This record gives sequence, C-alpha cells and structure tokens, in this order.
Amino acid sequence: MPPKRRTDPGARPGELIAAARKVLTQKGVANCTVSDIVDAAGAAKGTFYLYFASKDDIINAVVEQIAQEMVDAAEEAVAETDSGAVDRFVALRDAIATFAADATSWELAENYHRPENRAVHDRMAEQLVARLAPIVESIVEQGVEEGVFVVEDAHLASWFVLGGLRALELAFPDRSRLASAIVDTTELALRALGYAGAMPNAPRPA
Amino acid sequence: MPPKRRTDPGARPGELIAAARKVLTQKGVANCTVSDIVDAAGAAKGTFYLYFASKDDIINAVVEQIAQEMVDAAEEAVAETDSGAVDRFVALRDAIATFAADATSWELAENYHRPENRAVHDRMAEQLVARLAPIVESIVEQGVEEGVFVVEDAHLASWFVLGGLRALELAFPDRSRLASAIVDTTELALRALGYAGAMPNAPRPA
Amino acid sequence: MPPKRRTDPGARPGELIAAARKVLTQKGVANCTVSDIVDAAGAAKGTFYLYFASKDDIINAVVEQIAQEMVDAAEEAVAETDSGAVDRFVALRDAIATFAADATSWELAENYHRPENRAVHDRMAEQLVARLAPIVESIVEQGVEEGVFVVEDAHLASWFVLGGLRALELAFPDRSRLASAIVDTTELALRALGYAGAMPNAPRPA
Amino acid sequence: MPPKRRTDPGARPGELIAAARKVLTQKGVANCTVSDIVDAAGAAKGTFYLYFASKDDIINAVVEQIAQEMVDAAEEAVAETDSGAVDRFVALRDAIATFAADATSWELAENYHRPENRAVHDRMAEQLVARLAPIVESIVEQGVEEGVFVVEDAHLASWFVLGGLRALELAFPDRSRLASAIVDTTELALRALGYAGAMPNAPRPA
DNA sequence: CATGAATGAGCGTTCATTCAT
DNA sequence: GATGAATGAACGCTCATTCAT
Repeated sequence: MPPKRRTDPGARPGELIAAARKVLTQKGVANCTVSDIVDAAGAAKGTFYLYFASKDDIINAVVEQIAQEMVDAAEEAVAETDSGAVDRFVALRDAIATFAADATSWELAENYHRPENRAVHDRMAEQLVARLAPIVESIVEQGVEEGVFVVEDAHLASWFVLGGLRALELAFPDRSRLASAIVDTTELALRALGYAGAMPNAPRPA
Repeated sequence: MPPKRRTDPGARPGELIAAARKVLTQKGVANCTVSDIVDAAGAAKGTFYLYFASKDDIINAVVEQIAQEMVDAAEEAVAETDSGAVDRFVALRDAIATFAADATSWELAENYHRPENRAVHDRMAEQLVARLAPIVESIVEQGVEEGVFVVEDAHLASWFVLGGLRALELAFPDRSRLASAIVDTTELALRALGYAGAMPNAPRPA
Repeated sequence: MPPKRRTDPGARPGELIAAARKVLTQKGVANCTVSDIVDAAGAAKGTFYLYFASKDDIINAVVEQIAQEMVDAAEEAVAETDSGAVDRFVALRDAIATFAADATSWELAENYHRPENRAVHDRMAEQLVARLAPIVESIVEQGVEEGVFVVEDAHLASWFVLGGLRALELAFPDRSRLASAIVDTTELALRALGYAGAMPNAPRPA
Repeated sequence: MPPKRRTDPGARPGELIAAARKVLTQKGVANCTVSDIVDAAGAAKGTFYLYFASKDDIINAVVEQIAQEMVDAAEEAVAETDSGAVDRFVALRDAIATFAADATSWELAENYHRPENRAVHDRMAEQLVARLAPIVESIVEQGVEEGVFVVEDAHLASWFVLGGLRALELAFPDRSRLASAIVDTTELALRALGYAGAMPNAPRPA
C-alpha cells in the first residue's frame, strides 16, 4: 500500500511522542512496544524509525518533554516574582506542587509506582532534579546575598533540598497528600537553608 | 546419569542469589539472563525455578539482600550509641557514609550510573530509603522528646532528610566526593530538623 | 506449551541440516527463512538457535555436508585404484561425473542457476574445488614421478584442471550434457597435464 | 520548492550506476541499500526507480559495466593482432592479466573475498566467462584451421580454458601472485588446446 | 522529471519458562 | 531434588518500494 500523504507534514515526531506518552501511561515502559506506539499514532512501524533511532530514543523524548514542561513552569514561577529569595522559593515550591497536583501533566505518575515503570520514572526524576537544581541554586545564592540564607555550598544545598522534595513521592505513595506535604516541607527546606525568619506557610492561591 | 548429589542441600537459593548478584554487577539488569545466573551458579535452568518464581523474583531478592546489609549496618550503628539523638544521627550518617564508601558492599554501585542499571539501582534506593526512614524517624522522635529537634511530622521529616542524602548521589556522579558530601550535608539535615546547637562536624574516624 | 520430549535426543542438528538442505533446494537461499527451516524440521524457532548461531551458520553446514559427500566419493574412487596416475585421474573423473549426474546428491544443483542461489552455489564450488584440489594434486605428482605427466607446478595445474571442469557447469546450463562433457574434458585435462599417451576415453561402467 | 534543474538531464542513470559501483565496493552487496546508492548519487529515492526497476537491476548494471570494460579490453587486444591463433591467445591472456592486475578496473575485487560479496563477485565472473568464451572460441577455431590447435569441440575447449584461468583466483587468494600465475597457466592452456609447438612464455611488456 | 515521507510485511534473534526424564 | 532440551510468543528493527506532490 502506498504512503498516505499527511495533511500536516512535520507533525509526525510530535504525534509519535504524544502517542508514546499515552501508551507509556497505560501500559508501563517494559510492556510498551514500538508497535503499540505506532498503532496509537496511526503510523507505520517504519515511520517510527524515520524519526527515532530506537524505542529508548522516544522514551527519552517523552521524559524530556515532560521535564521541560515542569522546568518551564518552574522558571515562569520564579521569573514572575522580583521579590526576595524566600518569596521566590515559595513561588517555586508552588509551581512544583501545582504541577504535581495536575493530573494532565502527571499522567505518567499514576503508573510510576508500578515496578515496571521505575525506568522512566527515575530517568525523569533525574532530569527534573538536574534541571531544577540550577533554579534553586540561583535562589539560594540570592538568599545568601540578601543575608536570609546561610549556606556554605549552594550547589550541595540545592540538591539536598530538591532531593528532600523528591523523596516525598516515596513517603506518600497514594499522592493524595503529596501536594500538601510539599507545602509542609517548605519549612524543613527553609530551615536547612539557614532561614531563621517567620515561615511563609500559606500556599499561594491557584 | 543421576543428578549430582549436592554437598549441602538447601544452599541452592543462596548460591543463586550470590550468582545473580555477581552477574547483575557485571552485566546490568537488562542484559542479565536467567541463563547467565544459573551458569554462574553451576545450576540447571530448571533448578532456578525450584526456588524463584521468576527472574524478577531473584532480582528483588538481590536488592533485598543488599538493602538488608545496609539496614543492618545502620541499626548496629544506632544501637551502639545510647546517647542523645544528635549523636545517634551522626552515627547513622557515618554508617551510611561508610557503607557508601565501601567497595565490597557497593559492588553494584559501580554500574549504577550505566543507564541499563537504573532499574535495580532505583529499586534498591527505594528499599533503602523505606527501611532507613523508620530508623531516622525514631531518632527524630527521640530528638523531639529531648527538645533538641523541632519538627511537627517526624515521618515527613525523616523522608525529607533521607531524600536529601540520596540526592547527593545525583549531585556528585563521580562518587569520589560522595562520602565527604554526605558528611557536609549533616549540617543541612540537622538544621532542617530544627537543631540549633553546635554542629558536630567531625566525621567519626574510620 | 511445554517442550516435546524427543525420541532420539542428539538428532536435532542433523534434522535441521536435512530440513535446511530441502528448503534451500526448494526456495533458494535468499528466500529461505529460518522459519521455513524449523517448520520443515518440525522444530521450534528457539530450537534452531540452540544448535546454530545464525542462518548463515546452517547454510555453511549444508554446504559443508554436501561438499564432504563429494569429497568422500572422490577419495573413495581414488583409493580403490592402486594403478597409475592416469587411471586414478579417470577414476576421479568418473566419481565427479557420477556425483554430478546423481539427482539426490545434487538436489541443490537444480536451483543453482537461479540467481538467488548464487551464494550457496559458489560457496560450495569454492569448498569443493579447495578440497578436491589436494586429491588432484597428489595424482598429478604421482604422474610426474611416473613420467606420464609433465608439469612444473602441480598446485597450479590441479586448480587449473578443476577450474576447467567446474566451468562446464556454466557452459552447459541445462545439465543434460554435463556428465558427458565432463568425460570429454578428460582429454583436454590430460593434455594440459602433459600426457602424451593414448586417451582413455571410455567412461567406467557404473 | 521546485525540483532542482539538472545540468545534464539524461546523465542520471550513469550517475546512479557510478554511485552504486562505489557503494558496492565499500560496503558489499548485502550491506548496500538503495538509500546508500541514492545518497551517494545525490538523488532522491524515487528517482532511482525512474531508471531502475529494482535494487537487483542496478547491481546487474554495475556487473554488466565492469564486465563490458574487461570484454572491451579483451577484444581490443585480440583485434590488434592479425597474426596467428597462438599470438592472439597470448594477447588475450595479457589483456586479462593486465586487467586483473589493474586496481582501477578491479575496484570491486579488493572486496571480493569478503564473504558478503560472493554474490556480485560470482555474478561478474559468470558474465565475464560467458562473454570471453566467444572470443576464445574464435581463436580456437582459427587455430584449428591453422593446424596449430587440435580440438574437437571448440565451445567446450573455450570454457575449459577460461574456467581454468578463473580457478586461479581461488588458488591464489592473495592476488599478489595472480597475474604471474595467469601467465604461467598459458602453457597448460595451450597444451590442452593441442598445441605442440614452442611455448611463448614471455609476457608482453606493459 | 524529481522528490522523500510513508509504508508494512517480514526478518533474524532472544529468553523466561516448562516438564518428561 | 535436579536436569536441560525444547518451546514459541514477542521483540526491535530493516529497507525495497510507492505515489501524491
């Protein structure tokens, strides 16, 4: 059968990633085959390999995409605020909590606690922490300059704080309390950063 | 030919786990086959299924074993000290740092940063954090009673602290600075727990 | 489905080679799949890879087997005769002609002139010439000692003579005249070898 | 964007054959894809099928081209000499030896002994022998008329002689001695043809 | 004439699992 | 208990070919 001409040439990779994102959500990584993805995308098997070198390649692309969405949200949140380091930190915290609570963005998360999804899950967590860390780091450095934070190694402190946030996912597997736990954790994090002032506990209204 | 009589019947499962641990270390999870494991153990394929329901089953057993070793070390460290919560916390920190620096215990760790080993790596990290958390939690509760820690939710705080420690692995992928970073992080952790006293910076001599 | 226990364990490789030989004959090399072979052998696909590393591997084995049969026939023919070099040469020629005329042994040959069978065909021709050459060479050397052949380089002469025989396959693609042409060629070959006596034209009765 | 206008329309088939010849040389037949060819030719996939019916088609064209070059060289060598059959035979032999020793003409030859190139190699050898045979045949017939050759079947004898030459390639796989072996073989060939005169051993100066 | 995105049947290969012995 | 030959579904991936533009 001859190839069907597409209405929107150039949209294939995106369609495939979207399809992969959906299939990954539904079946997990180990049980997701390339056939599943192309079926979901309405494409032929060969088309897949026109745009992606391997199954791993597209999984990375999915992870990349989701991570990018979260990082974008985080950067936007931080950029909006031109106030002090503590406010920025709270804004960042809110962005993360919002994203974590957003079912659409976290489609994959529902399946993360199934063992077969470990792989993407952690690939993403790694990506996320790696890309969020510089944002936190700049906030920490700002706080040190402002004199509200007291840390010797901003790099170390940033990872520590983010790692602490990430662990909550494991601490509250049912996710119902996750968003609120992230908020509660702010106090722990600010303390770790040497903040001694009043704790800004109220989450920002959505 | 009758089956070879074993010198120690009942030792099979342990032999298989040991073999799996070795093979996992050498080849990663994805590239490790049941054949590899039974070959390394000097057993037949069928024998494997006498003791383990599946390949996943034995991988879990390996992870379990390693995690148990770490937990044992941690519990021993904490038990040895009958002094205050801060000292216990430092002792626990030392145990983790020691274990992390110990090549024998971390055979697998060398390969953890190879993408194909994500799976075990994170399965173990999860196990570890889950089993270490209660220990931390008891220390935190002790500290709260002693009045040196100020935390509202000991469960949350324990996970936060352990997550922070775990993230350091990602922050320092080369592992050469990992052990020292764990020590440095103690200050951040104690601060997060609301500790306001002098920081016990000196690591325990090896 | 569980494995069927074989009545004759150890017979698998031979069965697979036999099946491959048949399929190769029927479908050619390029169109012969591993599935075809295992279907013909009544085995499962995995069983194939228990005994052969790849499709190429079994094709080599088939070629090897046929070549061996021809070489065996040639050696037997030469060994039977303890007379002079010319008689031995004629005996060898007869063995080759007989084998060439034998439909059973040359099952594959029927298909050799189809382009897709080039590969095995030539792999076999190469094997054959390489293994027949030493036999010819010993005859040539004997003839030289007996004073009936005059050649400077027995190695060269042997290959030349065998190459000449082999080319007849190309000269008479319909094979109906092939056996007789081989006989006729004896005169050319003996002349090339410097034989000046009477030509032993009569083929040996079967 | 309109298709690029070609500087020389009508040159496409030649460009594709040249590209195929190059790719075939570098990668072998089995590993050479249509994509490789069109990429090397700077053409689009579709363009390929404007001029060639299939991949096999262009491979045949490449073989054809090389064979034609050799046949042209052979015919030229034979035409130059209007002397006797023996001289013509020697001239033909020289042309073949020269061509065989000429790296440019035998680009493909370097790769011929890699197993994956069997296919073209032999397709070409077949072509070559088939097209050279009529030339040899006319020389043989001339020699018979002149009384210097004694053969009953010129057709048979021609193939025998060419087959003998071709086998030398197998006898001397390293090719360093191939050209000299071809020369040495002349004596064997002339003898086979019934030539009883003095042997014209000296190769023609290059 | 020329394009190249799309096709999809088909390939060789793997390996966790079974069970007759 | 122990064996290991046998299984076969399932996989990721290739590439000659087509045709709407």
